Amino acid sequence: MLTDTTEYALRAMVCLAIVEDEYATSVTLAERASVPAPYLIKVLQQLAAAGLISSQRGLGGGWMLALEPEEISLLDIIRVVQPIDRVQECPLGLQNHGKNLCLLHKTQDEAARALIEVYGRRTLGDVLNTRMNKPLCDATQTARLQISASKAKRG
Amino acid sequence: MLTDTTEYALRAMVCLAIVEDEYATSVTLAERASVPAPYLIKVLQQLAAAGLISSQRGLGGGWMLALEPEEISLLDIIRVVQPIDRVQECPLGLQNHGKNLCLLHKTQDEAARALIEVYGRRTLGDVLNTRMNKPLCDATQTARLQISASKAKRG
DNA sequence: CATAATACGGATAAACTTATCCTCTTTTAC
DNA sequence: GTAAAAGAGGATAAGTTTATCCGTATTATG
Repeated sequence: MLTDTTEYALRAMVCLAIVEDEYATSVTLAERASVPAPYLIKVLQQLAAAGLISSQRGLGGGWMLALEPEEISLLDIIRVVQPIDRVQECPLGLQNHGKNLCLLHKTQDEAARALIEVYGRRTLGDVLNTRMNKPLCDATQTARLQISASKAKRG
Repeated sequence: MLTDTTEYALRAMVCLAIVEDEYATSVTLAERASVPAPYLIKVLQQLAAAGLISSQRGLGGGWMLALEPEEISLLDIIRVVQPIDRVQECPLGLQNHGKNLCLLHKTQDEAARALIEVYGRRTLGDVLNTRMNKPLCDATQTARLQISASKAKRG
């Protein structure tokens, strides 16, 4: 149900969350997230325009999260490239329907609400701070991340 | 989140459920469902191939539900033109992920499950047999349908 | 200051979805 | 048996999303 572009955005954001406080170039991100580099740039620009990430030009520049991973829900990311609209009034503009939705439209609204619920309650922090596999990382990387995460907690 | 084609399929099926046991032509359906006629035919053919409706060629022919409205869930219709896939194993084919999904993919699976739940539990019968507005019908038609529905119940 | 690395922005191309058109076959009505 | 109504199927067109390319602006480094 998510478009290619949405998938790309999610993966790129995960990559940025993994390296958190340093700039990553679009080429690096493209490799790690398995996204065509020239296209990823356009997606990153949308994410930047939405305020989720910041960019830095020039040597040593790149892209970085603008917020803590815990402050960015998957829904925040999805919404940038693929709006999930509640259905609050008749999209067909039917006379006498208005805000008294028929059950077909009400069901579509329930579906939208469910998606918002599921994606809204999970943050980038959640998907990394778990004992589960880490997105986009093979087992070695997952282990490495776990160690550095526990170091961070102790430190 | 539903594609144009899916919307068309849902609306056409609702129209067919309203007139239930008679053939409706593609042109009639196209008008009532506000769908481009030449395209609707292609969608109807997919629905027919999936066994949800039957077609009859020649004068007096057209399209008709192949099952009772109560036997057709919205999910049945959606699935024909827009598969909703559960995410049961790593779609990126990451080594060591397999069926141990990362939380990003697990969340996507939860979303798919939620959609299947919402659309799966509601049938064409449900969306018509309610005191709510009827899909695609203005108030007059809704009232008319309510009368014929109560007649049907009594009869 | 020169150079190389990097994002920015606009133009273009490729792929896919949506929409249309045309011809053929089937079927009913008279 | 003929004519008209209807679906079937294939080819084509239009529109949208996805992807690429190229020149420009910006910045760290030596």
